[in-house]
Amino acid sequence: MLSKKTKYGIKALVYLAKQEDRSPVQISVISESENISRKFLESILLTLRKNGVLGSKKGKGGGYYLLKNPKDIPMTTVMRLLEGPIAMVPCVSLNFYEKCDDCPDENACAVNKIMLKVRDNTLEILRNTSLADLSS
Amino acid sequence: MLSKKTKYGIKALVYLAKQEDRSPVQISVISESENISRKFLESILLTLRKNGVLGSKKGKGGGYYLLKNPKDIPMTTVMRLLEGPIAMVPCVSLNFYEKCDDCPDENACAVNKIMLKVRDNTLEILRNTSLADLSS
DNA sequence: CATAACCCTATTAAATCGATAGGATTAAAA
DNA sequence: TTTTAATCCTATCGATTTAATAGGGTTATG
Repeated sequence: MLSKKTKYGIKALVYLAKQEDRSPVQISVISESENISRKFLESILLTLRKNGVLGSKKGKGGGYYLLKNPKDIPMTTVMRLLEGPIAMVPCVSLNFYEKCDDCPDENACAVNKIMLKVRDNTLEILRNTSLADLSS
Repeated sequence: MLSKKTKYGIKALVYLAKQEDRSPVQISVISESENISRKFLESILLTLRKNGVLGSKKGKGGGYYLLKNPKDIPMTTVMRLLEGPIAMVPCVSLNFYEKCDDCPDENACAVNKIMLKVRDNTLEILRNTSLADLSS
């Protein structure tokens, strides 16, 4: 299940991508438009900023804005930052790989087998979908 | 993230599918072979039995066994029983549909859009993968 | 210099997860 | 008929995660 953090993050990013210019948008403007708790959204935008997706401007007239062209922000990036691993099990994860302690042989593991297929496919979709694709 | 419940359930089902005959296999045999907590596995097999995937035999010489040919058990069935919805958001779920309270228009929602694509793809894979495919 | 905005940390309530406990019931075997 | 080996069932528990809230600190603009 997708966390609300990710869900809200995507909505906020799409909101920002839809702005013609890149002038800062206040948190409260986004939170009201998208029905998101203001404080919760604040923490989400903060992580997106700390990870190079958003820029921010402090003080009066401040807010958040995209640092790149929406078409250059693939959904893999967004998902990994907000949701974490794309794979459903760590043993098939590219960026968050971890061996299962219960499983003696990954290559013989049925869970690994099926989840690898699912991951490959999901990855392909997310990689080929940018923020721009979701904003049109 | 895939729950251990589902992970263990798949492993147990594959174990049963690999038996040549359909004679009952004890919980403890599976739990030891697959490194699964006995009691936890017990509850998992119970739900699989209650939902028509497994049969059981009580008393001495009892255990669990598959009710159908492994090739007739698609992974969609297994996933839905153990993990729940295949979709990452309820608003794109076929079997567990629910409207988002925050979202005024599903068709205009970016989260809906991307998650629908992911679901379609995942569904396709799980539908076309049977227990038999994982047991070979 | 007042104000409007982001920045940051800590806390909390609720839900979920993984596991465990402890017996009740049933059926085969002795 | 009694023992034994197995499933059946309900309840509980500790740990973790999630979503949200609180409360102030810091910074830049007008």
